[in-house]
Amino acid sequence: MTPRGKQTVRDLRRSSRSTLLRHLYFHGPLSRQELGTATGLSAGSVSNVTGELLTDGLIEECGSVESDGGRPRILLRVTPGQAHLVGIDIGETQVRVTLFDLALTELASADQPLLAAHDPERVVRMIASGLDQVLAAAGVPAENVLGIGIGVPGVVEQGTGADPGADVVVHGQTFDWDAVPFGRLLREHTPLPLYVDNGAKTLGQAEMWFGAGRGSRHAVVALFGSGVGACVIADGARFRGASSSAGEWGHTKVHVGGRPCRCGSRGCLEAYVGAEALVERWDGTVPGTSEKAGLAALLRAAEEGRPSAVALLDEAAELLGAAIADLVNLFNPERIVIGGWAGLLLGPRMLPAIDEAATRYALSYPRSRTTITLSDLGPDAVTLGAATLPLTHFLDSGGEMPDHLATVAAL
Amino acid sequence: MTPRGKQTVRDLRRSSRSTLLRHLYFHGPLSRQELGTATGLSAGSVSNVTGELLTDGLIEECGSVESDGGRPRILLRVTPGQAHLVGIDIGETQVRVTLFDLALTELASADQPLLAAHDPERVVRMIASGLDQVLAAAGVPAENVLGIGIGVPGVVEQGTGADPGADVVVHGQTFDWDAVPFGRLLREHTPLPLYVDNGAKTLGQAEMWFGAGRGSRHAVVALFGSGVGACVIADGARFRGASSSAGEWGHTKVHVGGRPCRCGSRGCLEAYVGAEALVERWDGTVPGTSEKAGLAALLRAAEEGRPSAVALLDEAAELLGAAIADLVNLFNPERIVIGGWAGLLLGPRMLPAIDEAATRYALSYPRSRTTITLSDLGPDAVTLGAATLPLTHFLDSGGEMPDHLATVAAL
DNA sequence: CTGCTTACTTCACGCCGAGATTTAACGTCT
DNA sequence: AGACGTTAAATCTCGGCGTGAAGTAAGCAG
Repeated sequence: MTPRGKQTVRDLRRSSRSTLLRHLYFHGPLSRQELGTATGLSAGSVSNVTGELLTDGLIEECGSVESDGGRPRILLRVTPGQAHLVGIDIGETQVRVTLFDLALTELASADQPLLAAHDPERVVRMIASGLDQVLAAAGVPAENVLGIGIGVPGVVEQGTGADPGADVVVHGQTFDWDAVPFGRLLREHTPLPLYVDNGAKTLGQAEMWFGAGRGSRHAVVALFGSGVGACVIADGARFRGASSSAGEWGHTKVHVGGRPCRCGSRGCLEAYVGAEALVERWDGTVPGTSEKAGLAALLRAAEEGRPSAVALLDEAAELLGAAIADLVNLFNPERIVIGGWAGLLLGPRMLPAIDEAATRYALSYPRSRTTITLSDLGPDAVTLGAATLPLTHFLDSGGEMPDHLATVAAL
Repeated sequence: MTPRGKQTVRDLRRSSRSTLLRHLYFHGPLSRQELGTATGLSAGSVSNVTGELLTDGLIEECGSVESDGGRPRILLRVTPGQAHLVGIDIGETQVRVTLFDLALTELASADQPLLAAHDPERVVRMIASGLDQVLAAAGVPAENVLGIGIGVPGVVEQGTGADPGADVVVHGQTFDWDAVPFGRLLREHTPLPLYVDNGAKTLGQAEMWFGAGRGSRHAVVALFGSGVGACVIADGARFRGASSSAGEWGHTKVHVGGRPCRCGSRGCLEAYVGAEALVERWDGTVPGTSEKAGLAALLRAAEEGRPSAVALLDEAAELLGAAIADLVNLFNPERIVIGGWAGLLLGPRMLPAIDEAATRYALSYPRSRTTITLSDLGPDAVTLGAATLPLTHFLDSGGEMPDHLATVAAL
């Protein structure tokens, strides 16, 4: 029931390269010595493989440390400027393109406003021009880019062929995108490898790599914005399900048959605690108009003690706690991280109540093994998380440089 | 973020053995020729590895097929009697021990009634005596048993050491088992490898191997009995979460703050649609007394058109549909299988309503990629599913025979 | 009996990681 | 200053792996 593909002896080398590269990436500069004990590879193999990685230019020596009495250890690290990554956030109001080096240091960024029209062709052209801008600004040639990670709204249907990124199809309700062949449109503008996922999921990735999820192998990043979403991490990798749409937490039912939701159903979590819903219930604002200001006003009112605002937030905390309890029962994570812009805003006030409600609603065994924390990442994290998509591929493959010419030829 | 362990060249061989063994196991007798094309291994490697498996006695030749004009193909299959498996179901009312051969054909079975007392020591003694009975009845020596799979009620905390089965701790509310060192107790009676999991999960395994879940890589088996549980299969393997308790679906909230549940919380699915809850709501029966008869009576009443019974079942179908919609949204499976004794009883009547409600409550994209079906396995499937636990280990390891003496020495 | 087709086996090859051995690069002691 | 001890890294040998080519086995048709 768990078939593993056949492996040849070459895969062993790739696995070793990947292990060393990944270890160097995450655990800073290390000597060959330390790498050996940390990864379990013999000293000989470490020497051999690191030598290969050095001649490939993927890693470099950076100083040395004395080792009481003996030959000093030479430290190795991943060469930050050897390759670059692009992360793109297609948000509700803008398209943001950011260029990173391998260490995920931001090199250049380009924002373009996205007003009413969400025409796919237009978005793709904005991506292409943003790409040109950041590459020119940083003076990085396109061949040096490992790949482009993109966070889009809606459900992303992953491709399966030789160039999976180009087969991506996006179904986005908020943009009125119905089966948009997003990968194919993009492929007309760039030969670079494409990695597309839902924006909430890329934000979750950033949270796992650099935020509050760091260090856990099983976690759920709950994203609390206009709507509500989640990114489930199981055993260190994003849980996708059969067609990559797993983790649609916002439409979990908290009151079956209750409040109507924009998804067409009733009683969804999002219809009660999404920022859009909260603001509408607070002051009757029409959906879509300045939610952030409205939510801030709600929070101020609650902090001033206005009973209706306090009651609304208390109810939201209760429901969020119950819905988080469902996540705890179903996914049994080590950690739950609450993020998203609304989460950042309301989290400090609501966390104690959410935590307490989750304890009341969840089963005690899994609840006792989970901690609920707030995100500690800014909103720019979507591009960062998007950039981790090609980076993950790079590390998994043991530092394989994509052959852009072949990609172009494969069109 | 997805570290893979180091691999040596020996692991390659194990992987090849596992691939071939597994393919032979699931796809019946095959020639070396067909094995090669199916697994991707070269003809030379297939010959080499099958030769090894043949001398180990794990596989055997069984006839041949003409191949137009040329040398006939020799068919290979896993030797059914080469090793044996034990599956144990610790149910509410009895302990059932069944001995299987490698092909999971039932060889012998022993039932022992479990009345009021669920004392762990007593249960373990019943297992030991049942084990002796089935081995004696079938004339199989204990050294020939690959391992013992056990389905227990409650949350199972898996061990991590060299003998993980012996470190298993069980938290079972229905049996009043609080952190029972079940593995350690069992280890005092038998040196055989132990594999313990929740009974609902082993039932789910059986459903995936031989039931309605066959052939899908992502599925959720929803079990509908006195309580409600689920077994989540992700990418062909059971989804465990951080501490093996993932899939506790019964305590998902369908009405936050609603009906009190036996878990101490409120609004749980189980408090509305569990057989215990249904029967209680139907005729006020005290929990625990003859639920099966009560549920059958409820079904008869509904089929006779009694409005209160019809309304109760309709409401249950609506809630089940909504809760299944949550599963669809969160796990994005290819298939959802409804099983369990109450599911078998009520399923034929309720499935259309459940299916329709799930469509109303779930997001259309994942819903359109999921089918909801009824289980087609009998209640004896728990022991069968339990036996797949050691079998899975056997196939994964490439047909490694456990060294029982070493296990004994490790005490 | 010869030739043909197909299934399987054997073997040389390149590559792998482990582990032992050798070389390199320091500090220190005489 | 030079020999020595110590530790890090590089090199080398070895058994093992899967591949792919060459060789062998086993049937059938003429």
